[in-house]
Amino acid sequence: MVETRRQQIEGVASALFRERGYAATSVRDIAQALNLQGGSLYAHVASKEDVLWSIVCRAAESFAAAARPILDAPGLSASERLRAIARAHVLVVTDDPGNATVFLHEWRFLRDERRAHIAARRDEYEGRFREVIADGIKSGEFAPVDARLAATAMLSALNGIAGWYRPDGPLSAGAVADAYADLFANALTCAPAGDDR
Amino acid sequence: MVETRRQQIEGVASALFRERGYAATSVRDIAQALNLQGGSLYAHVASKEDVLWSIVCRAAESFAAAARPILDAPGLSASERLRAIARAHVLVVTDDPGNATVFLHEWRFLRDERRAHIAARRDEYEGRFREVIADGIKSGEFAPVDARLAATAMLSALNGIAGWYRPDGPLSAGAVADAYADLFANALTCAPAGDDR
DNA sequence: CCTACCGATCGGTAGG
DNA sequence: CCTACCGATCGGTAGG
Repeated sequence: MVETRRQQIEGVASALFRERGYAATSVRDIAQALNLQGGSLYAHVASKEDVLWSIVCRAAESFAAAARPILDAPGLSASERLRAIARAHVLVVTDDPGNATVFLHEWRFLRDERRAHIAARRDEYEGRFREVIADGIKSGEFAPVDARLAATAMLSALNGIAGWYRPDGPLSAGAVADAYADLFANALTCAPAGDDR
Repeated sequence: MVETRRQQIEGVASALFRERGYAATSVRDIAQALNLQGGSLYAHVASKEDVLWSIVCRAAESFAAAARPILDAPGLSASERLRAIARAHVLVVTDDPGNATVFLHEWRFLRDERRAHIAARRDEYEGRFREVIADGIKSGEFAPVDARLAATAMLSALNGIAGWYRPDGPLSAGAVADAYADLFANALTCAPAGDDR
């Protein structure tokens, strides 16, 4: 595997941004991790924000790419689609929790246009989850919950995985994915407990 | 309402830490918001970290205080307890989303001992959620899910509320609390869809 | 990719 | 609570 300097920079930056946060990580921290002088980084990147931008874009694309085939697949029931999309999301998170964390928490340090662009992509992505839930409600497969709220709750839980998942931990990525998919499929499939009929 | 300078400082610091993050907020930013000179802040606080510490401690105590009576109350079923504790958590978050966000995301900028102390309190708090779920499974009221995973998922979702809730938004705090309580009570009360028996 | 440097800003302090 | 300052560090650049 040939890794370019640029890729190495993004890799260590991703790890450092996750640990300390973007603002608390200096370009010299990144350089030092690669046995470079601080200024030498600028032979490979235009700015510190540029590195963040690359990391965030790659993560955003990973999530979108994982969801696409599931959303495009015909003939799936709402709960099948929900479980599949939840599973796919979890697997992207567990595949690279570092990048996922940076994507989820550090994107707000991007400047105006870039930040707005990512915010829009996130809204769009969350909208897909909402539509899957709304479709399930319309078809009677899901209980009549607030689809927007349910999608937000679900994504918050799924994203939280990035904060604690460790590849060398006791739980496999697949086990976590299944557990979360079950949890939310159940939450939506059953009638609300407070429902009076 | 008489607000001391110290309280004013913590208030604006909480808002700034939420917006920009702790590391990206300077003591001069805080001072400027109060029409003070940068150095003047140190007549009231020992350090920037001290301000963060106060904010985080207050938030931690709010969550603990809200959960205590529910955990101590006798004669509640597991689902009643779960719904009540979820509701209480949501109401603390919505009562002051700024403080909650700082507590949830900026505590890691505390130094060793203080950070460890908060981490321990968080683990303990999460443990209470886990016990409520575990009790419900033991009594047969809840489906036999992984209690630890379910508690983590639930808290991630509840904490996520701090990221988007606005007091002047369309949803009341109580409505959000009920919706989330329903969602998780349902998720746990129904048998897992993937269960084979 | 290094050396040497730029202006700006950082958290914090002394003395009043 | 202000003025004036401290040493340290920041992101980034020039020239090689």
